[in-house]
Amino acid sequence: MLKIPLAVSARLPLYYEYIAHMEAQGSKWISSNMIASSLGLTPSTIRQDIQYLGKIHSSSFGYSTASFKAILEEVLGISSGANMALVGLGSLGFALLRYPGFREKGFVIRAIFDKREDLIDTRILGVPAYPVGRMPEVIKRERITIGIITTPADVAQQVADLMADASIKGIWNFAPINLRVPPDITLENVSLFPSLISLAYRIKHNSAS
Amino acid sequence: MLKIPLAVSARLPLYYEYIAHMEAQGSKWISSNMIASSLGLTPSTIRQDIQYLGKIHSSSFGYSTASFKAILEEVLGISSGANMALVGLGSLGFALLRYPGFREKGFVIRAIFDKREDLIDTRILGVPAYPVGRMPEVIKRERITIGIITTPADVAQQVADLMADASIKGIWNFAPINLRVPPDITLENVSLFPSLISLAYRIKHNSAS
DNA sequence: CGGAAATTGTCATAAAATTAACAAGGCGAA
DNA sequence: TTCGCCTTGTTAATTTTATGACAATTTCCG
Repeated sequence: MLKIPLAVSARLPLYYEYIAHMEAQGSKWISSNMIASSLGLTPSTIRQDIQYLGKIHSSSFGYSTASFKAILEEVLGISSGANMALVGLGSLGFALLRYPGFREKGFVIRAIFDKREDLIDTRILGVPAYPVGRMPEVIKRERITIGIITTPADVAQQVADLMADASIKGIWNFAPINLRVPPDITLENVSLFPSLISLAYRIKHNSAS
Repeated sequence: MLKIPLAVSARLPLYYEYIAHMEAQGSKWISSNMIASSLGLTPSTIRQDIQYLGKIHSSSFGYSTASFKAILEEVLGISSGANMALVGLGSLGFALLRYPGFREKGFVIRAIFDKREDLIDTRILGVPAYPVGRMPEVIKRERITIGIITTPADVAQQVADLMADASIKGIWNFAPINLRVPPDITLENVSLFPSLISLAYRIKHNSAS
């Protein structure tokens, strides 16, 4: 099978979310037109992207919802889920901890790391908290592959270094800083401020369009 | 001045964040090489992008940090800031409310809307809370241009419709759903689950690269 | 001064991504 | 059946984006 281009792989998770939503509403069939109009793309783009996936059962109604969803779960690695560790239990970290959607899909936060002494050896929403120093040991024992960074920016790089030492596979970074990680670690940044700025910019230029 | 391509405008906020960070560390000059290596791009791309901005003061050290930052603030609309309204005070909404970075840059949350009765007419972190029904009135009075949606997915569309009625300019949507908004309203989605899925996918295929 | 090193600005090329176009096929109604 | 409508799958063309290359410029240092 051909290598999936970057732009395509960025859209696949959006398709998955849309399809999961439509399936929950009872839709048996989904057409490229439906996806396109919902996501603001062209039907052609969706059909083009689908060529990189395996064969999806289709009819004159469109694609089979179940088949499409199953293939995306397979390709995207959703079916296997992942164990995760959360570092930095501020309000954002707590919000992620409370978010039920991740656990439902098999992405489970198994450990919390924070520098606050009073949290150590307690459980927050059922998840045990550890001092940062125990990261390598716990990550190995709990088979954690994804580290979530919700610390302030000034310690995020140190946390990332610790995670690298603990042979984590991927880092989901919410700190507003460009982390430097070794090439065998995959980095995904969630950049809130740039996202807001992008909105402001597009508002400013919308009248022109 | 030429119209800025979409791909370029998506990078400008990242440049801004990087430059603001470097300025805080005292850097007077920033080269395209520095930005490129920090963001994982090529220097050529950065220089190409800069051609769409006004003239930036430069030397053989690179670009003047202050000049570069000022131009980006101008182009991106950061200098003017914005009044914002938060709808849905769950843990994510609370996290955004506590985040200090927005207010520092002039992006200020002026109102909270929530359906919980006990919040109405109180202030949370200094921000007044209103019932959802008062949205049009308050948005107009407070000159609010950006609405932040941190409600559950099943009411997000209704909230977006209310915002549209109140003539809001842009919506910053954190609910995991594809909102339908009129063309004069700019929509920016923050998709946490797709972001996590994208990370999982790239981890899965990293060994191949 | 003079030359090495690093930079920008710009153009030309290459690569990637998007869109358009259309044949082929399924479904349902008349 | 037969027609109209909607669909996918696929190829080709177009558009957009990224990269490479290099002259011109600035700075520093001996």
